[in-house]
Amino acid sequence: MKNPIEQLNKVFDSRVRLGIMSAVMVNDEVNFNELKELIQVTDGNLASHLKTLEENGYLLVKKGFIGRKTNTTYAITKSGEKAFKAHIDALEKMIKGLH
Amino acid sequence: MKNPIEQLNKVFDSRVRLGIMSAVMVNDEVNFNELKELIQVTDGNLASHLKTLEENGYLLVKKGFIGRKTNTTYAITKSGEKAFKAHIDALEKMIKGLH
DNA sequence: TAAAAGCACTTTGAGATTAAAAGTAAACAG
DNA sequence: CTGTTTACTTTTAATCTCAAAGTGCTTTTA
Repeated sequence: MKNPIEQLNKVFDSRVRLGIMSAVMVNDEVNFNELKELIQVTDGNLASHLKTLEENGYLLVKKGFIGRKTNTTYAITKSGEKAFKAHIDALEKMIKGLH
Repeated sequence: MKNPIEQLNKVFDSRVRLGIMSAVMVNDEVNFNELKELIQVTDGNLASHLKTLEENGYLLVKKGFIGRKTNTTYAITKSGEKAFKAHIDALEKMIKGLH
């Protein structure tokens, strides 16, 4: 049996990124402000985590408008979903080992 | 209901530290090599994570000998146990929200 | 209607964190 | 003895995180 710790994804170590991912897992689309509200981080901080996730191909960014206001939404990609599920599985295995 | 993400402990974000903690949760004492074997990190990396955990009061370090060889063992403290359990609870809550 | 304020991010740069390389001291091997 | 290994520790380099400042609109206000 291999160690579940090795299966944990480094990208998801960060609380902020974990929060973003769980938000996009349960919602088709989330926008910047919803995420900011949910996770309680500064703009810059949130943006940089979003960028990392995007660069890893886990997040799809759609820049649009609501009326005349810009509105950027974030959605999970197939690969993001796969990676995140694997991470959660590893987490669950690890936790189970503790009870 | 407040966001479980806020309840996650920053100290336990790191995979390495998560691994160390889960090892000391289930074993009374673990030594450096066992941890190194388990987590697959370099010595220096492991040592620095152990130090962080020790500095946070989550780990108790006992320097001893096996025969003539030095043997340093690590054990979880009461406070480490409490903190780690809280972290796991938050993790579980977050995961549950996803299913 | 020009200036000020707000919004939704992005960029920047400093500080913190992580990781690996190098170092050290004791023990063991030949 | 001399060289090598073991078990860490220290140092240094790389990476990451975060918040402050900046950008390009849009909206408000005087």
